[in-house]
Amino acid sequence: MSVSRKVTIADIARHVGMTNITVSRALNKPEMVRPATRERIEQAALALGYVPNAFARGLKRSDSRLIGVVTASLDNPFYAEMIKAISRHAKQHDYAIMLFDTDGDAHLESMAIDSLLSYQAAGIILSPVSDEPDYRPDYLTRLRASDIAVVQLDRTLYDSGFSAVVLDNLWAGERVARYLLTHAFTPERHTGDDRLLVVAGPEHSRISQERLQGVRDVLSAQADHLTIDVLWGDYTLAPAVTQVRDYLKRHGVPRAIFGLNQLITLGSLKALQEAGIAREQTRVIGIDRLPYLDIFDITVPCVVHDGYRAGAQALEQLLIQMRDPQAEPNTLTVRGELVT
Amino acid sequence: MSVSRKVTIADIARHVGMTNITVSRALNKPEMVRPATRERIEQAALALGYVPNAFARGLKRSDSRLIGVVTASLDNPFYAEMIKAISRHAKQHDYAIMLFDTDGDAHLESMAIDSLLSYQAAGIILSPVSDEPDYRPDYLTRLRASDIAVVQLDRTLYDSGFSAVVLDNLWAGERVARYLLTHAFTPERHTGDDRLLVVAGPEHSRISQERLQGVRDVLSAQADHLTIDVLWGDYTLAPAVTQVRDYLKRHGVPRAIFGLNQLITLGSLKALQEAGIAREQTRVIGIDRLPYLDIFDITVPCVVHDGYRAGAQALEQLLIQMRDPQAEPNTLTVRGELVT
DNA sequence: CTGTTAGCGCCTTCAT
DNA sequence: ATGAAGGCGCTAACAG
Repeated sequence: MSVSRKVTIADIARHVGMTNITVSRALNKPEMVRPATRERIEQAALALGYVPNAFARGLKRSDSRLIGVVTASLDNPFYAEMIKAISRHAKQHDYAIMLFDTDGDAHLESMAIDSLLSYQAAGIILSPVSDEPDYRPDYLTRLRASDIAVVQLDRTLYDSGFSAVVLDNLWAGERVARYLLTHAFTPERHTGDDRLLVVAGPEHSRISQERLQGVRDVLSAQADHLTIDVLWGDYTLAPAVTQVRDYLKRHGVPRAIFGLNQLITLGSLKALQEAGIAREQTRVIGIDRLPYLDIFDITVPCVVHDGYRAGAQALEQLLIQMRDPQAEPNTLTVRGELVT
Repeated sequence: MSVSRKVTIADIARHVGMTNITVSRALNKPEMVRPATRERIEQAALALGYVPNAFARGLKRSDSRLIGVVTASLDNPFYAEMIKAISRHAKQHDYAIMLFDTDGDAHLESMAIDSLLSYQAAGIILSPVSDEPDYRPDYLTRLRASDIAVVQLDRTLYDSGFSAVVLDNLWAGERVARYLLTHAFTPERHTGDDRLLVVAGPEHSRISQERLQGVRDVLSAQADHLTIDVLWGDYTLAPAVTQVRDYLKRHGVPRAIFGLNQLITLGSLKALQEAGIAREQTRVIGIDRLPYLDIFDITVPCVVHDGYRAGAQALEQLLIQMRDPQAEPNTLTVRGELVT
């Protein structure tokens, strides 16, 4: 019936007339204990409602079964997908997940890292609040000094030296640009005012810069009859709406709009809708899938990345680092595909 | 510069020529230590790169700063929203979140609970894999015997006795039915074959039963010229698609289709689209928001529940239970609203 | 305000 | 195959 008082291995030991250590062994290294006694001990453990104390174990042993996940936004479906993958694979290796949603707040991120250090996490999968080069969080020193394995996911810290799983942002930009060349900026449609509007994240965000660079690389050859306007913002919906709304008012409808992530693309579409501009009037293309639109016979071409795969790879890299702390840091790149 | 060896309060104590306990106090109860010494200790802690050991503290103290969240599906946006709320509010009270995505697997759920018991979680927010009355997980006894506070969220266990935050499912069903009476099953449209198709979750799911009951309660008065067909499934997309597809083939297009959650509704719409049935031919209505459709001028009426609020309330209930384990279990109901 | 003592629950020696 | 002793890092409880 088990009382509310905590049951320890000592209780079990008393119950079966053995000592603590035998109980401990029976529960953790069954092969070191005679089957008969093991049996009795297991019975007793069950009967008494024994629950091992993870703190006591963690204090004694060096290896923890905890993996930390630090992310800026649970509600971004792309991140949810990655976390799902991480969680599922971590479980398979008998790790529990400690999740921190930093809400884009650098201070919370720092506290999250400290918590994970406190909890002796075996590894951390980190997607920081910012990937701008001047973001140099103070926890980096502590993290490096510790023996915790770290893998960055999607967003990376400048010059951190940790492993990373990132997207092929340059390629994504290039791919979008090539699509636009054949579907929007074709020579025969040339009007003398061919503007591409790129709605981006923060100006110094590595990811935005790379995606934009990909676009520029491909379109630069057409620079004579094609200009690229860029709106800097963040990776959320609301600013994208207001910025694009404002742009449309000032400069009219561009030939094409490229949204650098899902929420930005949706925001751009929203601004177009509000302005009463039919989607045929301009070509909208984005990065990240806009889910379920096929059900309504709507297609917005986009470069889609496999978040599940990225998450799984991040965990895999983490396991490698955890197994061998000396292993060279590794950067994996996940390439997307254009879905039209 | 801090070495890789763990720094403990003893190291700090040696460094400043004090004893452990003074260091401990300086770091945890600053007011009990002379400002000057406190200052020196804090300096030393920083310099040495001290990181408190959560396990040692947890072992010694009885109170943990951990809250467990157990959910069946991270990728359901409604759950992501609730988890976001929980995470944000937990942080405010200085709790860390340990997240378990059970993937709908009862065994994983049981292991998740055991992990949380091991980690001495202060509380658990639980949304089990099933809310069918014959799901009686084995961990219930252990959970009750422990002193961990538990709040169920959305899905509840039959007769568990724990607090809960649930949706007003009966009301949602009623609301949908009333809408249909004025928009689909009006007397003037009566044709003699007025069928409502309800696409539900598992047959014995409490949530599905309640939502269906709400529909029946309102429509029973019209039973003479109105029949309700029910398709049982689970709460995911794929089965809904195949079931509705099959239904359409066998019985033709019903006057209205009611999807009992987001994915089911989307699945039903998908089946209609595949069958080439225009959305004007039947009235589709659902529970849970279909996000961003307004951007494309598509409206599917639905009863929307505030997941963020539900999550926040669940955490609030949990804090109450944690503060006073004797507090009466409480069931809060979150009512949605019809969005057309 | 600071120190001594002791112990949280478990597991790593080293015996037997 | 089992046991005895000790300690992981931290903090109550009681001194002083």
